Amino acid sequence: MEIFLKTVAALNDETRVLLVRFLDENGECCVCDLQNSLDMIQSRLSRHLKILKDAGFLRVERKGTWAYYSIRTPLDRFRSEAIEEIKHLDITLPKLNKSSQDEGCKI
Amino acid sequence: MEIFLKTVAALNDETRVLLVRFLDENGECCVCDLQNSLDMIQSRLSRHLKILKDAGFLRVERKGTWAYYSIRTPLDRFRSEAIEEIKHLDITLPKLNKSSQDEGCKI
DNA sequence: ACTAAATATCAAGATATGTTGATATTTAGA
DNA sequence: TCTAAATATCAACATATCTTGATATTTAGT
Repeated sequence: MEIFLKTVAALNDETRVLLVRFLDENGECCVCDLQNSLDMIQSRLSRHLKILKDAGFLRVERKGTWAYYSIRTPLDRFRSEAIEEIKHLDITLPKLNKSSQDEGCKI
Repeated sequence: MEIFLKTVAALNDETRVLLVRFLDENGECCVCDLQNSLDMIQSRLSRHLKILKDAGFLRVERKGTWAYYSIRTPLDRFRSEAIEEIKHLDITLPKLNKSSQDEGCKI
């Protein structure tokens, strides 16, 4: 029950659904990429990314000072279905604004 | 997005997950059956049943003064998967205590 | 129309969750 | 080991959700 509720709670927030959708469409991003692209402050992103990670939806890979987040794979059935559902939501996503690799973070 | 969040929010509560599981295992129940079986007060049950109904998980049928709730069918894919997931949760369910039909509600 | 039973809704308080700005931690490089 | 950049965590406030007891609504029967 606990795990199920944690999984569901992670999906129960518009910001997090947007993050999942954005990462699914754009592949792994570091936090400052997400800051640049989604216009959210860093502490907010960090919080929501942690919740999604702890609920089993995301993985993190440290590369130097950067933390790259991406959709975890493989996912179990229910989480896969949830992502599939999110994929089909009618959301207008901002474009990926990737600055981390080439120029360094601008925030 | 709104509908998805409403669907997910409905699942994001232990009481409601228990209700879904209970109704799935026992079939349609009226509110006082649920009161008798689950030891919850009526206003609490009524609230959660409404949330589950509005989120598309339950249907209601009035029979006289009784309101019989049951899992709605057919369900769309995501809701079906959610119910399937709930079916497999390790929950100890109280037994159904059906008093509405034969003896009238005892609450 | 009146009453009683079942259910629904409301109001108030308690608890949880989200947002933000400030501070702490981590890592790479000088 | 000192600094700077990226990320994580914390504290305070605002908002949302849950619980309960009280009240309102609905329905059947008299």
